[in-house]
Amino acid sequence: MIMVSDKQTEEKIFEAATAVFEEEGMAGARMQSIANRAGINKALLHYYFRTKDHLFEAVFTKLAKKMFHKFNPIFEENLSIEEKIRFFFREHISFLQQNPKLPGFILNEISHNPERVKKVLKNVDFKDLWKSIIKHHKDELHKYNLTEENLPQVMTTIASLSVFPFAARGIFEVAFNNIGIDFDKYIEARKDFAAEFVIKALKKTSEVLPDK
Amino acid sequence: MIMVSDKQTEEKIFEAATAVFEEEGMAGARMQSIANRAGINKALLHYYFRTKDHLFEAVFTKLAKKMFHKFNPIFEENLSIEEKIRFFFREHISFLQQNPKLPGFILNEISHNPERVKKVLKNVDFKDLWKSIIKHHKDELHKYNLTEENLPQVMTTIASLSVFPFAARGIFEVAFNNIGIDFDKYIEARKDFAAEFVIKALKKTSEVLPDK
DNA sequence: ATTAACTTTGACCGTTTGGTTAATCTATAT
DNA sequence: ATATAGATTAACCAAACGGTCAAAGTTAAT
Repeated sequence: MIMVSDKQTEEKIFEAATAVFEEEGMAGARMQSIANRAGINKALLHYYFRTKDHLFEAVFTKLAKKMFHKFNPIFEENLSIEEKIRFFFREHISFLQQNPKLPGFILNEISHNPERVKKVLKNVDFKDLWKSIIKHHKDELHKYNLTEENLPQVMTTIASLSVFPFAARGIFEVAFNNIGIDFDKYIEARKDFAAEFVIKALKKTSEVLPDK
Repeated sequence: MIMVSDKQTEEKIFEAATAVFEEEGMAGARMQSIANRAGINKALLHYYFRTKDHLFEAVFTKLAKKMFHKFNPIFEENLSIEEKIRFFFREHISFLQQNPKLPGFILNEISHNPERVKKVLKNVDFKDLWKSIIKHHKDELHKYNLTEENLPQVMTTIASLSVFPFAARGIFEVAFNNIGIDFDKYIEARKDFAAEFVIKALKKTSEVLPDK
């Protein structure tokens, strides 16, 4: 029994593949580019991951889970609605700052092959998830325009505000550059802006001013 | 052999190319697929559009303009702020309903080649555009949390709410399917929801209840 | 009917691509 | 030292790809 073999090699390949797939997409990525980036022979790719599809599948699954898991705090953290909203935008946008190409990659690959997302989300029971969030905040729910009915709209709105700027970065940067705004500073400011924007939109008018 | 096609060949090619590029992206699209879809020989593609890049450039430029032009009403229409917001979401989401693959295509191609967007937006002076919108609504501006400073945040927020659901359609559909929501109905409801959501978030607290 | 210009095609070309193969290297266990 | 098993490589392959070309088809003016 030997097996002292560089466990590093497989990791090096995986990292190189992640970078190239994120940059070029599945269709645009070249096995030779991945090999070059990993500093190894192309045949070694097929030794560890039999085909391009296998390699892509491994990378996509890992990145998709990484992405989706970052939404869990919405359901799990034990905070009030407003605390939770502030916490989410702060943490989620910080996460995307460190993985700026992730949204574009995931969105693009899913739009080219919608079946992929089912594999990753097959175990998630949204019905339970969304009912539990209503139940969990039952006591403070009367203060907000938040019901089981409009929850899909609200949740997708929150996701949009966090994720879209990274998916549309190329466009935003051109528009911002024109008026002297730095994208990174815009993103930094967005953590607070998005949180307060959503809270303000959700709060019932009669609750905004206690002395109604 | 009689070709009774009322459509000109170049148009047929362009339409086929649009469909294939939207579906597969530049890297994933095949000239043979476009030829097949147009019902012509592959060599004829190169007769009308010399290379794949030429053909793609033509398609991308047209679609990008189509997409960006739909934001013009924000700056041009002579409406109050609230009317404008409602008008925009109604019209823009309706437009995306008829071109659901447009956002994903544009975002993806720009992220793979950010230079492309500059060609389309080179003539747009955002500085002028954004200052003019402030000036245009100067009289009603005191009622809203809307300044020259947070305008980038507000504008990108509005764009996010309209565009993102289409870019993330694959994900949303899986999540919705789980709880018995139809994507098309969700989109239809979004026109009003997004408008009211933004208006509520922007309106100053002291203006929500006139009898402060 | 012939010409001339434009359109369309099948066959072909050179390159790139994902993938394979047989040989070589490396490191241990005996 | 040598056998053994995994790790790595250079060279190679067939298919797919974007692109070309010469020939054939089409059309309308002379």
